[in-house]
Amino acid sequence: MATESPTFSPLYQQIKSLIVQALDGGEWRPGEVIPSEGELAVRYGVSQGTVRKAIDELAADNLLLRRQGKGTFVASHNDPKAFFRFLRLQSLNGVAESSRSVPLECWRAKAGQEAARVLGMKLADPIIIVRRLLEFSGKPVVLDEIYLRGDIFKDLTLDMLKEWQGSLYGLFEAHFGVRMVHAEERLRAVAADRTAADLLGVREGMPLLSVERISFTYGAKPVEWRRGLYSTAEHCYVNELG
Amino acid sequence: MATESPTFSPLYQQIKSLIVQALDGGEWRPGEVIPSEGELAVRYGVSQGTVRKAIDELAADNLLLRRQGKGTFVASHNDPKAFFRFLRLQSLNGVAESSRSVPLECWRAKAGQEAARVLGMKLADPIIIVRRLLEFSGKPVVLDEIYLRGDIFKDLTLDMLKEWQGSLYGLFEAHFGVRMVHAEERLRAVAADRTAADLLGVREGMPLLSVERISFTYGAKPVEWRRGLYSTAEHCYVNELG
DNA sequence: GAGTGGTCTAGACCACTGC
DNA sequence: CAGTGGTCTAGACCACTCG
Repeated sequence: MATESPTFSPLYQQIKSLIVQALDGGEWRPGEVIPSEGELAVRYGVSQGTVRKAIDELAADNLLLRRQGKGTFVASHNDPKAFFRFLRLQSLNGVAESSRSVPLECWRAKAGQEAARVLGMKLADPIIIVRRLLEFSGKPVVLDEIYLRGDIFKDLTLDMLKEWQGSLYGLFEAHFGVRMVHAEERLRAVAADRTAADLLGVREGMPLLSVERISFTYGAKPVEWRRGLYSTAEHCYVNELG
Repeated sequence: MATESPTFSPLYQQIKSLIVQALDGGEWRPGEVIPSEGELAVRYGVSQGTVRKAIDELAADNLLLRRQGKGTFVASHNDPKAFFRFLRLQSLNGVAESSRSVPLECWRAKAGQEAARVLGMKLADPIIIVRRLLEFSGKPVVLDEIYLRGDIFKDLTLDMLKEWQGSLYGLFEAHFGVRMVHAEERLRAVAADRTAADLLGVREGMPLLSVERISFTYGAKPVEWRRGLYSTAEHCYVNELG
C-alpha cells in the first residue's frame, strides 16, 4: 500500500498556519477581535469544529485569547493581564509591587558575530542596542542590555523609550507591529562587575542572576537578544514545571 | 440527565477528575496503558468525544501520554524521554552529557516551621532529609538538599538511593507509588559557602544558582521541598517562555 | 485484520455578553 | 434579543501498531 501523500498534514494544522499568516500580515492587530468561528469556517471552507480545533491550539500557545460571549482576540502585551508573562520576577515575600522601566541609552551599531548568529542576520548588519534599568518600588533590580534587529526597529529612539508608559514589548507592538510570541532563556549566576554593581546599588562581586533571552515573533523569527542582570537580594525568578 | 448543580462543571471536567482519582488510587500505574477511549466512554456513560477531551487535557498536563495505534499510557519519570522534564540544566556548549546522582546522606528529622508549612504538615512531623550531588561527565554540578514527607517515604535509606540507577523521581514512583506531577521553582544567585564550594569544586564565595523547588503529586499535594545549588561555570538553566 | 488513537463533520443545546 | 464561544453527541473515515 503506497501512501498517497508523502507529507500528510491535518486540515486544522493548515487552518492554524493560515491564521498565523493573517496575524503575521497584520490583518488582525493585537487586542482586536478576529472573525467568529462560523465566519472563518466559511472563509476556509471547513467545518466549525475544525476551525475550533485550530483556534484551541493557538489559544493554548497564547497567540489568541478566547472570551466567551464576546469573541476571539489577538493576544497583546498591552493587555494588563499579560504583563508578567515574560518577566518571571517576584518579590521574595510575594507582595505585589509597582514597576518602572528606566531607559539609559539607545544607540546604533553593527552586528558582531554572536549577535548576527542569534538574530539570523549577516555580520555588520545594523542593530540597535538599548540599556535600561527595571525598578521595583523605586529600587533598581534588573539591568538589561537589549540587541534589536535594526531593519525592524529602525526609528527607535531613547526619547520614544522614555515617553512610553508600559512594557517594552507593548511599545514594540504599538509602534513597530512586532509581537513577541515566544522566548528562550538561559540562566546563570555571575559576579557583579563595577558597572552593574553601581547601577543596581550592590557591592562589586555580589552574585547576580544572568538571564540571556532570545525572543521570537510569528514564524519563530528571532528579533531580540537580551541579557539581564537580576539582583536577587529581595526578588526571585519563578518558574513552573509541569 | 443534566445535574442541576449550582456550580456548573462541564462533563469532561468531571471525567478528568475521575481519571485523576483513578491514577491517584493506583488503578493504573506509571508506564501502563489505560483503557481505550471507547471503554472509558462506556464506563463513565458519556460519549467517546467527551472522554477524548478529558484525555486531551490530561495529556497536555503530562499526566497521560497518547501513542497512536497503541493506546494511552500513564506518564512515568522512568520513561527516558521524560528524564529532563524537571531538570532544566544544559551544558553551555549544548553537548549532551552523561549524568549521575551521588547520594551523600539520608537522615530522619522533625519538620521545622518552614518545612511544615511548605509540605502541609504539622510542626515536628517526621521528615526525611537527603543530600546528594549531581555529576555531569564525572564532575559535580549540583548539590541538592531534599526534604521529604516522612509518612510517605518511610523506608527510604541511603543504600536504596545508592543502588538505584535512574532519576530520583523514578525511584519515588517505583518504590513508593508517588508520582511527581508538578513543581514550582524559585531561582536566586547566591555566594558559595564553604561546604558547597568544597563539594562542587569551586572557590568559596563564587556565584551559584540557588534553585528552590516544591514538588506536587496528584491533587496538588506537596510532597517534596528541595534546594539545589547549581554551579553555572559550564552549565546553564534553560527555560522557555510562551 | 482487529484495535487503537486522530481527524472531520453536522447538529443540538448551553452559557455568557451586550444591545 | 441576537451573536459569540463552550459543551456534548453520533458517526464516518484515516493513520498507526501489532500479531
